[in-house]
Amino acid sequence: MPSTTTLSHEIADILRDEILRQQYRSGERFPSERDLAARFDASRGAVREALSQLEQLGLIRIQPGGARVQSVDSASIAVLGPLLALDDVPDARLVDQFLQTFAVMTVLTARNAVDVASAEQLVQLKQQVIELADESNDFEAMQPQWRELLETLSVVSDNLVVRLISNDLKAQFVDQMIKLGIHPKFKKNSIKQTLSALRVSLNTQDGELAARAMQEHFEELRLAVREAIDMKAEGLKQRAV
Amino acid sequence: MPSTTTLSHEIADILRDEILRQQYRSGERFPSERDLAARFDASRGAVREALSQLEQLGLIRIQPGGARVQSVDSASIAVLGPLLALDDVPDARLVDQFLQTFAVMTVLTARNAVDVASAEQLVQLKQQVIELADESNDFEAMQPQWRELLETLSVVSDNLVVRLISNDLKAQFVDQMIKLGIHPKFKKNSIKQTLSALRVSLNTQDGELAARAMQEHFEELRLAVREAIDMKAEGLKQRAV
DNA sequence: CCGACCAATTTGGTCAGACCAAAATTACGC
DNA sequence: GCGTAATTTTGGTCTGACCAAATTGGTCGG
Repeated sequence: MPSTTTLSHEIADILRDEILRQQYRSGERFPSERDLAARFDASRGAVREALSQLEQLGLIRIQPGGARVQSVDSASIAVLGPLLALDDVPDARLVDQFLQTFAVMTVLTARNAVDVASAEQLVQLKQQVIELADESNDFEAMQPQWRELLETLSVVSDNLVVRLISNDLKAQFVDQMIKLGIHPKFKKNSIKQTLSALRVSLNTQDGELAARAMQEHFEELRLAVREAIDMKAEGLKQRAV
Repeated sequence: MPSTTTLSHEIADILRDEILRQQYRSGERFPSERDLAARFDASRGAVREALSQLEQLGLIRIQPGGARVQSVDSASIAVLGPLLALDDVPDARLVDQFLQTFAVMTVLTARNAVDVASAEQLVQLKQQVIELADESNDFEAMQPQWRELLETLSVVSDNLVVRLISNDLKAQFVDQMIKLGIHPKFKKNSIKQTLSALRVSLNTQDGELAARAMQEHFEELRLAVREAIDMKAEGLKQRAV
C-alpha cells in the first residue's frame, strides 16, 4: 500500500468523507471549484481532479453552473469502504449487509465452480481444502489459504461480473475489518464441518452441496463478526469511562 | 440522457474502449499525458482529468514516471456497461453472467423484503404485483412497473450494499439491452406463474417463497434473453450477406 | 561480459492566469 | 407579481511553467 498520496486525492478523500457524513444535503449546491481551491490552498486544477473523482463515485453531479450533491444510495459501490471507515467501530448493520451480499456471490461462485470444474481443477481445489483443514485451528492464520481457495473458485467459475463485484467488496471490506482489528471467533467445529462438506462436494462434483456449505459458513461468519463488533464497541465504551 | 459531453469525458471514453478492446497489454506502459494531449489536440489538463477517470475505473495505475495498464478483471464494475457496448451484439456469455448475478441479488432482496415488510408495505407490494398482472401480456409495457416493484423491494429490504450494486448493474445493463434492441420473449404463462407465487408469498409473508419465485423468473429471463441475442446475431449475419 | 552506480531525461503533480460558454442570479420593465 | 433581459457565477479548457519522482541510458569497475 503506497503511503504517498497526491494533493488531489487528499482533497477528494476529505470531501468524500464530508459528503458521506451528510454534511451536505442531497441536491444541495456543492462549493464552487474556486472556493474549494481557496479553502485547500490549492490550484483549481487539483480541485477539479478531486471533483472528477467524486463524480465517478456518484457522490456529486457536475454541470456548468454548479455541482450538486447526490444522494448516497445512488452512488457507486466504491463508497462502501470509506463508509465503513468513517467511525472507529464499523456500523454493525452495514457490515452484516456486506457479509450477506458477499455470501450470495460466493455461494453462486462455489456452485458454478464445482459444477464446471475440470478434473485437474477439482484436484487443485481438493488440495487447497486439505491445506485449509490442516490449519483450521487458527482463524487468522488460515486467511491466506481462504483467499487462495476463493480465488481458485472464482477463476474456475469464470464469471467476470461476480469477479469484479467481489474484487470491489473484498478491497473495501476485508482490509477495513483487519485495519479495525475485528477478529471473529468461530464455533469450535463449524469450520471443520464446512471443509468436510466442501470435500465431499468436490469428490462428488456436487455444486449444490458446495453452495450449501458456503451458505452455512457465511451464516456462522456473520454471527461471529457481529459478536466481534459488539465486543469492540463495548471495549471502546469502557475505555471512554 | 444529456447529449452534451465534455472533452475530457470523450477522451476518457475513447481510451477506456481501447483498453477494453485489449489494445494495450496488461502491465504495459500507457502513453504519456503529453503524448495523449498531442494526439487528441487537447491540453494536458483535459487529458489528466480523463486519465483520472480511467484510474477510478481501475483500468490504469498512475504513478510518477508513467501510468500502467491494469488487467481488466481487477477493474471496477463500472466497466461492465462499456464492455457490453463494445460490439453491436453483446457478448452472450457476459450477459448471462450479468443476469445470473442480478438474479442472486434480487432473490436476496425479495426474501429479505417480504420477511421484514410492515403491514402497509405488504399492501403496497401486493398492489404493485396486481398492477403488473394486469399488463402481463406485454413484456415491454410492464417494464416501468417491474422497476417500481424492484425499487420497492429494495427500499423495504433496506440493504445499502445490494442497493448500490444493483444500481450499478441496472445502470450498466438494462439501458444497454434496450439500446441494443434486445427484446426477450417469455414463455406464455411463466410471468403469470411468477406473479401468482409472489402474491401468495406476500399474503403469507413467506420470504422463501418469494425468493423461489424470483429465482425461477430469472431463469426464464436468462433463457429468453439468450434466445433474443441469438436471434439478433443471426439477423446481423443475414444482413451482412 | 555482466552488474552496480550515477547522470540525463521523461513523466506525473501542481500552480498561475486567462478565456469561453452555459447556467444561475439579479435587475429591470411591464 | 411576473416574465424577460442583463449580469455574475461557475464549470471546461488552454498555455506555459516548475518541481519531484521514476525511468532510462550510459559509464565504470569487477
